[in-house]
Amino acid sequence: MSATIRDVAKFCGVSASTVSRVLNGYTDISEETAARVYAAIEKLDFVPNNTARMLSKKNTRLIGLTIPDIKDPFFSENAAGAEKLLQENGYQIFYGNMERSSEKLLSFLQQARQMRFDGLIITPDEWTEELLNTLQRIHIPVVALRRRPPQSSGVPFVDNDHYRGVMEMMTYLSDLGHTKIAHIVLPTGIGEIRREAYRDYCRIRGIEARDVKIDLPANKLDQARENGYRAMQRILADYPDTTAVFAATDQLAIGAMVYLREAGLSVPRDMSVAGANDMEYTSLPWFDLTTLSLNRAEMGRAAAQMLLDIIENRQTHPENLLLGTSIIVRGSTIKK
Amino acid sequence: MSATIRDVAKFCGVSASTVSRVLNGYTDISEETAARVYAAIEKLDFVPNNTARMLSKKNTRLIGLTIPDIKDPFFSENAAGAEKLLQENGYQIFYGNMERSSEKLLSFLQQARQMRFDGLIITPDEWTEELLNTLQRIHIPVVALRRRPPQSSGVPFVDNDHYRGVMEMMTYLSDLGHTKIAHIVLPTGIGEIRREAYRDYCRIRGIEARDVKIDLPANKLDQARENGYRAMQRILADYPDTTAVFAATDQLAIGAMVYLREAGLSVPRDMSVAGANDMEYTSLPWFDLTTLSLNRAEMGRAAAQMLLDIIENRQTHPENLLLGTSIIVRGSTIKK
DNA sequence: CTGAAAGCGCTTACAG
DNA sequence: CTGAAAGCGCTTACAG
Repeated sequence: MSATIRDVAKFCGVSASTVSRVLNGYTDISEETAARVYAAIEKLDFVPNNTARMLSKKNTRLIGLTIPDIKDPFFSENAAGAEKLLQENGYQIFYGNMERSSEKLLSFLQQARQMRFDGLIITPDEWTEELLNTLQRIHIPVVALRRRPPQSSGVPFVDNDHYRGVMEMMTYLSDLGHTKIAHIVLPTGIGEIRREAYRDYCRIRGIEARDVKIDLPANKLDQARENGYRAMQRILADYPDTTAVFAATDQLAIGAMVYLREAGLSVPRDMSVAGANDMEYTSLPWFDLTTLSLNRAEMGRAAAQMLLDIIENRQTHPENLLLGTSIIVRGSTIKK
Repeated sequence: MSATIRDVAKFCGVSASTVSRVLNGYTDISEETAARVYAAIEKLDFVPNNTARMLSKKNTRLIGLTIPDIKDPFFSENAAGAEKLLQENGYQIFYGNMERSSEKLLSFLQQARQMRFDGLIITPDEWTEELLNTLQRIHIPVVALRRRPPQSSGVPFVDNDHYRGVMEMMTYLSDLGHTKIAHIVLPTGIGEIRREAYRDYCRIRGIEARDVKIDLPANKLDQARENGYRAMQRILADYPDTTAVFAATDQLAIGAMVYLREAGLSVPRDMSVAGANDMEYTSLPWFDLTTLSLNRAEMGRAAAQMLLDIIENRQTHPENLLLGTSIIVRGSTIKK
């Protein structure tokens, strides 16, 4: 029902090959012919069928990008950064909403194979054997974003340098004069990296490590609130002389603040509080939260760049990338 | 490089047609043949090429869904609702991130045409002539979500019944004893509907309409905060005896609360405040905001259902749908 | 229950 | 500068 390349060809008395050539921007075409073809395209309202093109060319210019949880604005900003760079290079992003399910990821990879995506940016919560095998089998260039694959997998990644970021945050708190600094642990892989940095810092500086981990998910606000709340409660019980708390995410920090509020303690007067990830609303005056910021868009962009380098054969095995972080100082932390 | 249907056919000594039939779940196939084919598929690690399938079948089972702003969790929840229903019916969603740009929408529609999407769920901020024309031309079934197209366009939509929702919120505030209720206007199409309902309510009840509109965008928190802040300021200046404020979104309500806080006024003691949209963080104890809730996932689901009805020819011109809202009562509003 | 053939709408060597 | 032909990897009447 819709016009094809042959219709256009017939309409202006050239061959389909010629129409295809002007469509693809070949330069060795007489201006006159090109003009006739463009006119016909206009007249017939011809739009090339991309499914046909994808089949005959051997690429689709489609990149799959997984989003762990579409409702979480954190990942979305990440995605937006990747999308921008990819579109500038003529690729389309195909989003896969994982809803934090590993099955969904596997079926997304299957789909990627069926649709012959040119590349993949993935953010798996866990690197299972099954996942690694599937990745092998589908023969699609892949880059990991914000999740670190096992060394042996050969999958390159882009992540923040969480270790160094935590060191910087701890140094900042130390420099304010705090020596009794507690840490609320995020129960994920990234959380472990952060906890390790925290403990290393404490050891090096000879101060007591007081990290508390509550095994409740911390990705949704209400759960994170509960998690941070209970962690703060335990910190006050176990280490009553604590003067500063570094929570591994802003969400956890907010949960901690809820507890402090109920306990009648004031932030920052009675307790300095810092978080991480720079969630938008934590800049509101009620929180005014000091936080470790991760530059989300930049990460997405970097992952996309790395993937393009592989796809377009500029690199086969790019170096992993650890992006820097920065501390946003606000009012929730003050001198001891 | 990757196995094709012919490879599979050759491998087990049948024709490509037969392999295709078992792939597509035809039942008139001998069990023995089917078993051989499945075995071969396994052996050769064959995955059907979807671009080829899309070309020969006349559909793609791809649905385009636009997201006005990927960083806004509001829309994302909408999308998640639609995605669920669509996937259950064997369709894949192709997301388009519009970043609130009408050009991006136009180019997404162009892409939809090229990729031969089977259907489209769109959320345009404005219904321009150009948009309507493009929609006509691409010949793809379309449903509007949370935006109301002009009657004449023939595009069906799913939206909330904002008018009725506002009436209910105003009734709720009235029933608390408030008669001096101000309204902070959202500067968008939806905002106009809400303002109209507000004014109608005031007229019917014979109370003074005190709606304030600041022409600053209100979709991002920092802008909305500024908008609500200034609106609240003006309300106190122009109508100092106001006892309750209904802001057209939670973001605006938060902005208003920032001003009240600075002005030394306490919520809800000195001023009752209500919002709309039920943003996650407004349930925190610092805000504890009463709000008009919109049931986001349900809207997405309903739009997807409507689209499927059209695509699968159960309906050609479905009725527009106005979904109900509900009021979530929290601590920010009290008896006068 | 199965196969041969034509077709979906493009692209791309190959020739001229 | 342009055309005829083959091919991309499937699906689907048509026949038997």
